Amino acid sequence: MSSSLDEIDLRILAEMQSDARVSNADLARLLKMAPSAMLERVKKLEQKGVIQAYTTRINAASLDLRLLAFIFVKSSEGPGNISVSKQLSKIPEVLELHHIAGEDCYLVKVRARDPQSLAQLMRDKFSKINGLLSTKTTIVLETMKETNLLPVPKTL
Amino acid sequence: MSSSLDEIDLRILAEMQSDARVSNADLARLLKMAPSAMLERVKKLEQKGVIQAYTTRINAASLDLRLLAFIFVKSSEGPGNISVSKQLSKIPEVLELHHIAGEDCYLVKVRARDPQSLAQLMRDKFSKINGLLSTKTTIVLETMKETNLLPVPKTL
DNA sequence: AGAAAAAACAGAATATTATTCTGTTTGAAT
DNA sequence: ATTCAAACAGAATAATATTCTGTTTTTTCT
Repeated sequence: MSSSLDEIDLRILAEMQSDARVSNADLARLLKMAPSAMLERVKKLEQKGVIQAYTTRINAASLDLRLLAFIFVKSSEGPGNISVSKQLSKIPEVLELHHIAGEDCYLVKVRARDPQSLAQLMRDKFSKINGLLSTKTTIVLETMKETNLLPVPKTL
Repeated sequence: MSSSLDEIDLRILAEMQSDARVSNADLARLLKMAPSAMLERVKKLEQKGVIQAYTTRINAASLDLRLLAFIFVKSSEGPGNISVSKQLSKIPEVLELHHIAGEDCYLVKVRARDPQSLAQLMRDKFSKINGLLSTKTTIVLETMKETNLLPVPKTL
């Protein structure tokens, strides 16, 4: 069960990654296949979990989320204990949560309206989490690049 | 020109954010509008730049990108000089590039196949960048949450 | 290698949708 | 109140999604 992707799959992924709303018919024309065959492939990519979701990227400023920050969180948890991370991941403003190497530490990506909102978020939510020892916040001044578009190779 | 979003817009955004491939007809039914009216709104949201892109989230492991890292990059650039960041942002493996407060420092999010690939990437690309002083790499052991879904309020 | 099984595909049919157009309603500003 | 513009609904048609059937290709197992 190599479940590996052939070149056609990779071209499909490359195309859909940058335009999730491309029509099945257009995709089929692009790769010179029948729409039915194309649909089969796409469905299979979804089933296999290669395609995880179709999402719309929204301008954060238009939702009044102008502050981006990365927060290093230290927890008192031993290995295997994931209570802190479970609670952190439930917070909607927490967009990313990574367990990082080095210390007993998480790296958290957060969006909020402004510095005040972030402070409030940390007072209201972060501080309430048991086992959370300390935080170190890094404010983003300017984002030069922000994408989730993975580099798709021609072959694997 | 407030260009502000009403409740219908927000519901559209909330829906499309988590399912970019929802049909215009379904959206119209959901919000009890005519498809033509729905289409007008969506087009307008695209024009205004509220909707920035429709993307497909792909399982990174299936593209053999199993390593995620955050790299703090120090540059010798004075304010206003953006040569280092311009070169960094061109690297496909660099998914995010933020100018952060504190030091003359960027925070870079990178995906690569494995530690070796990352080392190679840094040798081949990062080291070649003039004005790049030093890097401090943080390896992600495990990602608990990774989304670009913004919290959409009921009103603004 | 050769047969059997499975997967991938094409073509056609139909249900659904996207898109455009026209005219109406709504809302805001004068 | 009147005018203007934006938002909307309804209908028409062009395009698409989806399903089905049968064929080709690929894989698997002996």
